[in-house]
Amino acid sequence: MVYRVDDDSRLRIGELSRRSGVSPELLRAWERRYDLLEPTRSPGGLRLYSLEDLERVRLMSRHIADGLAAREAAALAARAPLEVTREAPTAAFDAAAVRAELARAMDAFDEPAAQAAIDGLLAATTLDTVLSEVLVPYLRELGARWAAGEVSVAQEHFASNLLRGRLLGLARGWGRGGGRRALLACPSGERHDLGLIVFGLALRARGWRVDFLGADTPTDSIVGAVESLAPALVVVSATSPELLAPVVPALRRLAGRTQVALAGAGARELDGDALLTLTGDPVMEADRVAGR
Amino acid sequence: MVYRVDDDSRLRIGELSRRSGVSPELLRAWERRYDLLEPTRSPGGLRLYSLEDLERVRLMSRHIADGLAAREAAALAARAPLEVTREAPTAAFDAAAVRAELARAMDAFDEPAAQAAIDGLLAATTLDTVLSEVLVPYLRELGARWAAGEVSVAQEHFASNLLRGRLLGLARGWGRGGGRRALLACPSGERHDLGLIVFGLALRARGWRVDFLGADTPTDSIVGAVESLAPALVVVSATSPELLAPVVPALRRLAGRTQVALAGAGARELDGDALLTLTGDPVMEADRVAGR
Amino acid sequence: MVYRVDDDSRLRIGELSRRSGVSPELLRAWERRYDLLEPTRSPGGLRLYSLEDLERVRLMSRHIADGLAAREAAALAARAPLEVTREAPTAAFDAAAVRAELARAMDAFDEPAAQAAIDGLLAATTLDTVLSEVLVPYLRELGARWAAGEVSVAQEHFASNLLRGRLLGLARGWGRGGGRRALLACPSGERHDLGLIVFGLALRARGWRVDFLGADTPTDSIVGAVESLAPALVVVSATSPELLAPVVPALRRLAGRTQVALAGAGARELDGDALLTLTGDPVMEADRVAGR
DNA sequence: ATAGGTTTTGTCAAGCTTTTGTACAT
DNA sequence: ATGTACAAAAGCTTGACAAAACCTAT
Repeated sequence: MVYRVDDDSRLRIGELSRRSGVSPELLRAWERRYDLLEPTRSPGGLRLYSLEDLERVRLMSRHIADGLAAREAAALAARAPLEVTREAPTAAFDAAAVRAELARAMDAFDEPAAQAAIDGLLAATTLDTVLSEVLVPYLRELGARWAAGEVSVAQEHFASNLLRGRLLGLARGWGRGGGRRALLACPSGERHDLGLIVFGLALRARGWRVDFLGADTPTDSIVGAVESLAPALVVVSATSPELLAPVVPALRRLAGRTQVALAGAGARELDGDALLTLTGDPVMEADRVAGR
Repeated sequence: MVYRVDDDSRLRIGELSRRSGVSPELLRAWERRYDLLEPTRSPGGLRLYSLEDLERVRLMSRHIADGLAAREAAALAARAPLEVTREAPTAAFDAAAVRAELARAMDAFDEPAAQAAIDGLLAATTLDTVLSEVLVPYLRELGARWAAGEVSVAQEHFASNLLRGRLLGLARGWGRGGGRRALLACPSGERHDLGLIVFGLALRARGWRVDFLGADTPTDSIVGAVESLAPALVVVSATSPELLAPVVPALRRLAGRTQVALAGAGARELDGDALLTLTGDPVMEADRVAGR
Repeated sequence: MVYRVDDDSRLRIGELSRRSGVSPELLRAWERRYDLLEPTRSPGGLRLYSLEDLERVRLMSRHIADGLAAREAAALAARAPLEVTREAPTAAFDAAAVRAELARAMDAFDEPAAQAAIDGLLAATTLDTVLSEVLVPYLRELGARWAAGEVSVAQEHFASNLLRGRLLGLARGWGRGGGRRALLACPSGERHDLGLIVFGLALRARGWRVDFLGADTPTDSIVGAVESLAPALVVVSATSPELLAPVVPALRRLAGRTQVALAGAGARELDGDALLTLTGDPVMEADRVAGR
């Protein structure tokens, strides 16, 4: 993960040399001959370099490695626009930082950066953590910012679609295998299926088999699928009670044969005598359900 | 090798020669005789070429290779409209192409490129496909090239470790859930565990739960683990029959309590009355085993 | 967990020295030369420091450890905004407790629990801390328990493979970047590569670029890789001197061209005139090496 | 292709200054 | 506690040098 850096640090030539792998003598020679750097000076006359200078030196070294002569490499490096970045020292795993980077990339429609952030996440930690510590909070935040008008519809769409693609990528094959079977769907009119996908992934990680009908599924289709697939669990998710209410009677009738749950923000107010209600963090809810 | 193109790099004649494969003397002769290039000069008089010049030289070489006389080739190359080539955008998903790119990156110790290739793969297709269409063939090929001396041990190690990291990353969480349990190990002396990991991943994708002991596990330990974990399936994998043979008696004794399989190239000749033999593509074998 | 700091506590210079690890003389020198701190005075003239001062000193020390000169470190530390309420550095996680939980999970072949423990760790603290406070001690302990027969080979294998997967996951991208290049390998016959991976991660966090050949690499291959990659540092690690000895002559020949180090328990007894010896905690050793 | 001269570039040395941790005297 | 001293480490400038890479002309 790459963070922007407060370019306050002033390095002396030895440190610049250590970080860049270029000897102090050579650094001075490059300055003298090509004006590659213009370090400020300490009161006593020692050179003080910025982190940008470090990047410049690295760039020059790379050009030399590419076969350019020193002078040409310097000319190129001197006028290149540099973005000072640094590997996070806390590279461990800082959920807030990653979330921020994800938000930045998404807002800027920077798809590669967003994908890279997710790639890095998946490499560094478990799927559960990615989902519950980063993606779910990010989605929540995105919703809030959208409601507050801080995010355009285009940005929201961009982010949703990118994440949907990624999550469905992770989901590939979740309908396979011998575990208990869960059927997931959003009712007619509901198009927010990301939370449901996250829930499905968490369930999958717990050994379940997932059948996903996705957004905007008519009641009849849900019932039909239950009949033909005979899942151990049916989850219907929506963001508002109005969308959920029309489905409830039919679900109640199913509840004899199989476990049925309502999920999402819309499930909050609907009581479930026979129906389970899952309104918390999708991963935690998956844990709860899987543990039964 | 991919070179940066963004720029007005000025190449000296040596570098132009390296990149074009045309000797410096000849380059100068072409300039003198046909005015093929008009390099700028450094303050000291050295020729400085642009990337466009490089393209021009390449074009001329191609024309010569096509049988044209030098003068005609030069005339053609001199007035041809040139586009400075950039890196080709990556194609959607061409298993062979990705495999080739993976091989290139690995051979060059280019970790980021190899990781990116795998990232792209995972985003583009299913894990099963990644494993059986790309990684397994790549590993097979790597082994063959290693045997033929085309790949150094260092390259083979580099590639193995990188892949092991990726595969174990994908494996995170495979020990969780309520599915049937498989215990995977290589016998003493066997250090090739990548095929076994691939098999485990395929099994996991089919809902199984995996306990992985990895390379070089003594017979006693396998038996002990079987006793404490009571798996539904035990798989022992090795590349040669000699390594597998000493374990067979103990495995036969286990075969009453649980399904036991021999896997890998070493399993070929050992028939198993009581023991299953898995010698094919790990993913297909996982399919077979999971289907029982 | 956030604690409010009662900024009433007044530390005398001795106590500040103990808590910060900086000698009283040096603290006074920093005050005089860089105005780093402005302690209040007791009636008798003794300096009285606040907890904020302590943080400032620690920050300065960290900058110095990062390679900055004292004056620049002081400038940075002096104007850094220090939060009055700050994260409790130690209360957030209890290294010993996590280590115990990790050991429990590993012994029980409980993969999800072990993964969760590591996830928690990574979220709670820096990679350096995770490595040096938990994983390295855990590995040491595991080795000791294995030697004492308290842990089966199966358990040891299970734990190693799980950790290897996590560490290599964190290692993703360590071959990228413009930093100085380090080549890491174990000699023929050596299969313990975890310590070396930890070292590589620590080096990476310090801006280096890592090429990893891993366990069981023949001498020729190491030499060949050095020639083609031209690293600034070569590290060869083994658990016993017998495994390391055969490689030493070849390494000595490399030592003219590049820095060469022996690492691991096996390096202890081998003297290195031309060779560096790294036998301590991998993270500390990385610190040392990176600082050269 | 070779010969003979020039440019470029990394490295080194000598002699002097600045910086900084530690020590000592008051 | 203060103030001064000191020595090691790290830098500075100037100048020089030699290997590598290029040049022109034959």
